[in-house]
Amino acid sequence: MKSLTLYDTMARKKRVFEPIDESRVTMYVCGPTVYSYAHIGNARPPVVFDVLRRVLAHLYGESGVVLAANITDIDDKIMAAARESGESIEAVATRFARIYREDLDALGIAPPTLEPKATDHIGPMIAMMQRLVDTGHAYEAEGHVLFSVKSYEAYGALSKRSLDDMIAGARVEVAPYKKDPCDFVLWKPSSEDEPGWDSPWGRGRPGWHLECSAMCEAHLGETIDIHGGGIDLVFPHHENEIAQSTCAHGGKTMANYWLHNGFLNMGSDKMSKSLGNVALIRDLLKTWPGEVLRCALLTAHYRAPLTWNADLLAKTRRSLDRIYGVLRRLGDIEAVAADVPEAFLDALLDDLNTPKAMSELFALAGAANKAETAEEKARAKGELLTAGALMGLGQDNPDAWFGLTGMSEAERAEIDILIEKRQKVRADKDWATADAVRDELNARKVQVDDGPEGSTWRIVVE
RNA sequence: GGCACCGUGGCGGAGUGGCUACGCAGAGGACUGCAAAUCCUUGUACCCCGGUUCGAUUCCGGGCGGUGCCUCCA
Repeated sequence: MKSLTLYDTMARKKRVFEPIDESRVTMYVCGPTVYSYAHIGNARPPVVFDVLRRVLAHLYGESGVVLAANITDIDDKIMAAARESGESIEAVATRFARIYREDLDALGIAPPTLEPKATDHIGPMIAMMQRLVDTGHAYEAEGHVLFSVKSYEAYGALSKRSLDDMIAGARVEVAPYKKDPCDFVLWKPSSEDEPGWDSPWGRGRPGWHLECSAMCEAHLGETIDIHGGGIDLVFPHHENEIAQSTCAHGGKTMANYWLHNGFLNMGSDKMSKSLGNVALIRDLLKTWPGEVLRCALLTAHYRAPLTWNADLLAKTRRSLDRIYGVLRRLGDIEAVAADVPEAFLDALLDDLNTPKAMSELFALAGAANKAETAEEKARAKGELLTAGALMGLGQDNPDAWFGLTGMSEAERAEIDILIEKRQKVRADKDWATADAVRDELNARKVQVDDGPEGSTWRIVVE
């Protein structure tokens, strides 16, 4: 079997991937806090790790890969959103979790194998905290439970920061009950009107970092193969997860490979609500097919920063037109099942080099265009579809892609009549009338493509 | 201030110590009544200055420019 190479943030280099158990490859990706609509930046990790999941499934089998992606459904931001809208916290979390799922569906991202919710795991969190307190890695202070950073020597290994650096660079006022400025909250007390759960340290709610450690342990075990997320999570979130899990598990490694995707920028500015340049997935889907968003997110290597703008989407759309154009042309050809083409697979196996893989995809498309015999076409189509499936591209119905299925029967009939009329006058070499009919079609955004075996048409999108 | 990352042709974006990335856009050609699609061809590309080397966009050092993180952020 070919080997997969992944860039491990902990080692700061590419490493050959070797799972602990080939029959059960485990991957945990930090999911969203569901308090609002997701923006396109939020979609990058799910898309990237969806591709990784497909690659792993190709190598180890569909049932050999377990992906857990959590939903954080208790958090101060959710509480604030609930207060604002007058809904219950549960209602806000449930609603936005559903919306999140719908958005990801549109981007061709299958639901994770497991989707644990924080509020369903309060027990495991308390158990983990108890272990940490018992072993001297955590302490109670004024209703809080805090992790003692000094108790874990390797703290900072992932982000390559020393405690001294962190203290020197601290910009935030330190809570007086902390023994050390870098200690972080595992559990915080809840007031009467705040949601809370009973614990040995009083009624309260969990800190963000603890959730992931506890859920990861509960579903995937003490040591997992791959832990992923956005690069912004390296510090403090993943650093803290490592500290909690490692100390709770007697020093066992939490994850063998740490993967982080680069950030998405909006032009020259960071995407943020205060700048008003947030591109919500929901809004983008009104203009663009989900596959355009997905493909656009994969145009750059996952670790590289990606600048998001309308131009990128338009270009991506044109690129995909090329793939779907081939598939449409081969519409009547039955695809022959094919192995994933080697060059394409090699690109993905090299730390998910999706831009390289896409260039191979275009090479396959070119080959399919040039295929002459029925056998060649059938094989080319098979290869293109098989390769595309690994990235989640080109799997849609080509007619649907070109807008043919999105209109009413009546509209289609009208267009067919015009096409027929034009065919007739073209046969009579009445070019003036033929062009007039074409103008009429163009006005309806219909592009006519004349071929040796008659004309086809498609909807053009600007 | 600390840590990390990046600087490739009009745009996006891979990659490599010497050989076409690729896509979009542009130019020329084939095909076509004309378009479109497709195919073929095409463009002084690798931030600057040193160094290593037979040879550097690719390695090393310095500079300039840009970005991210530094405890709510994918």
